[in-house]
Amino acid sequence: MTAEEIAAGTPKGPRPLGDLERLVMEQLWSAEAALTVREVHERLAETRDLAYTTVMTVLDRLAKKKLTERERDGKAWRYKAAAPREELAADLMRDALDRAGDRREALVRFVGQVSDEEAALLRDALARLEARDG
Amino acid sequence: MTAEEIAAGTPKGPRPLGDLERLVMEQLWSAEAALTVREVHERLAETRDLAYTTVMTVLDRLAKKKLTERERDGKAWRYKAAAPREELAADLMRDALDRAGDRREALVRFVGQVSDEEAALLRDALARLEARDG
DNA sequence: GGGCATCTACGACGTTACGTAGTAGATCCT
DNA sequence: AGGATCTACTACGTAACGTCGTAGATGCCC
Repeated sequence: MTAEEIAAGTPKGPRPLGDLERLVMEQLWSAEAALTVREVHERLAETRDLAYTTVMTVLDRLAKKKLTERERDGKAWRYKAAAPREELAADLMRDALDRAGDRREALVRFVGQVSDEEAALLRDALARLEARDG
Repeated sequence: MTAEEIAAGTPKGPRPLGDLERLVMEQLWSAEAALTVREVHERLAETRDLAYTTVMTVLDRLAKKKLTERERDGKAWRYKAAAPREELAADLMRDALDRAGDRREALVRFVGQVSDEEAALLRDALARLEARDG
């Protein structure tokens, strides 16, 4: 735990993204390179009518939450996702597991909920892990 | 999807519990039988100084969110958890996985994050699933 | 059966997160 | 220099949550 987390009491895990935050992150995740506010705004304009500054605010908040990183490009900032979408998902899964009481029971219930295909993917992932880490 | 969910747009998955909500749920989960507001209040009083009505409000909100169920006992209500703690955790994990882009990638990252022991528990759970469902 | 204790229903207020946007001032390019 | 563009900051509405009070219903005891 960091000092801030201790001071704040119970360290809160990652929270799920808001709806707009998710839309913005999806643009960053699907982009090749880092995007400016304008570029994200343009891409979102296909489906949503948002003010330029709205997109800017969201990007800014995401940066404060360490979900995006930004670098200067002239007077503008370029934003990119700090982590792949799948990493975020894995973080949320881990966090949920950490809050479960009995991990064995939680994992049993989890695998009972996933589809056959997902179960197969899980087996693959575990097999790969074993091959790599021993 | 229910009609409400369709009307609301993107159906939101289960949200993580708030701090006090979690404390209250933990009392219910660790109790043998359904508890009254007073009983929950008394148990929480060991560590936190809360108004009786605060506990009541939280229990009530949890019931509205279908996280607890209640039955009459004289003029009072008795509350019990609607699902085991581990089921809640599994739901959150499922929800996180649903929001991941590439499930394979998300699961690979997830198993890469868990401890060796948790990975072993996962293998067990999958083996049991295979034995049961074919 | 009247009164006290207890319980619920409902409302209320502060805080924080998020969606949404405007204004003001800095910056860059022509 | 001046317009276009970008950022920083502020702001407002809504919803969730932590927190509690008041008012009225209900049950129990003497």
